[in-house]
Amino acid sequence: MAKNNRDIDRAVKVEAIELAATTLFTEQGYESTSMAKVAQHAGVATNTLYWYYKNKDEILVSVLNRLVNEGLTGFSLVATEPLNKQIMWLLNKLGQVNTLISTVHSKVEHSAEIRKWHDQFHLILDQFLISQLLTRGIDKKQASLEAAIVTFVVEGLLSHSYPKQQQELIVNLLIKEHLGNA
Amino acid sequence: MAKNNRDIDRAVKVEAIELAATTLFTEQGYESTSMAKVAQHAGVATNTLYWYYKNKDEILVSVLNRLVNEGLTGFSLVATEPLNKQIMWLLNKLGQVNTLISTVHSKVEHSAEIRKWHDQFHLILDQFLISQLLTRGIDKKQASLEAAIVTFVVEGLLSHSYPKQQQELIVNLLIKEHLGNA
DNA sequence: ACCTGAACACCGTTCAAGT
DNA sequence: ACCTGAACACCGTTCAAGT
Repeated sequence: MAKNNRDIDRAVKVEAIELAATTLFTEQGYESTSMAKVAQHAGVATNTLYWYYKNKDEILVSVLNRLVNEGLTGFSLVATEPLNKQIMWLLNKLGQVNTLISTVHSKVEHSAEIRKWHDQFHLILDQFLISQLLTRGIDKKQASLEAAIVTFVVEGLLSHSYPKQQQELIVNLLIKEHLGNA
Repeated sequence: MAKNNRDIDRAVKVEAIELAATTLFTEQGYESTSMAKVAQHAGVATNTLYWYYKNKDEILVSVLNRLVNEGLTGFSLVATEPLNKQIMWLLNKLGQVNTLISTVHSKVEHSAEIRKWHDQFHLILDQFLISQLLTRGIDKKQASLEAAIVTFVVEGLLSHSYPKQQQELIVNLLIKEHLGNA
């Protein structure tokens, strides 16, 4: 991140702030975490946060991008598994941040920052799912619809925190009925 | 609601408050609507709201129950239609309150009031869907899983505000793959 | 029983002033 | 360029006082 020595200090501060925000947002929730708490955790004054970020939403977007990047590096390990295993892995991963997912959905209409992130994330996830379905011989017109259904089921399982066993039954049924084999 | 004359005044006030809250919550969103705005719209002082309700969440629950009751009376008109028509009707109905649905999901973990309402609502919806699936000859063990999938797709279509045409394609595909005919 | 003015603690954000 | 103390407008909620 730091391009040269002059940026190192900045990078360290930003790291401290985003680490604090990530911990607090995921453990206590976004709305329950005040800017004061983030600042205190990062060891700066509250208004210092506004030197690095435009507002609280922008910190949330940074945290989300961090979590996505962390997740992407881990995905390579299951990239060759069958689709239902991949989805179970995704469910487990997203389960750790499911309160943030709800937060994003509830703010998507009122914050342009967050809407932009949300739409982009769904675009990427959608394209990935469609490509997976195409290699499994699904009709191109249908693949787009199936991808949406898979996404909705993943989000539904997360936001209603089903037990892992139930998750697995539903995912397997979904894959079987929609893809035949996978 | 008013059991006798002595309750009439109370019923009128409650009606004014809940009418104001329903309008403001659905049009501007729950978080963007302050207690002061609700009070002003209802023609009372802000703290008067706390005579009738324990807190803001409790007003939200009252509003939700109102909307559900309104919806239920309308449902009788499509009760005999095929399942995909019923779901499209539900989507259209819930689409008018989809910001409130997101609000409920984001508060479900932090508010016992709202969690209670949410769980109860899903229980009722689930039982209804299962009964519909059973009469269409779906295996009992599977019906429960299918009902969950249908619910998740409905919520997904709502929270990502798909255009009606896309909604219809996805619902029809879902019904076809999961129920054969309906 | 019902209603309110005034206050409370907290929130996200801004600004003028410092280095 | 970076950081902060102090203030601002707003929020949900409470309390003592009225009728």
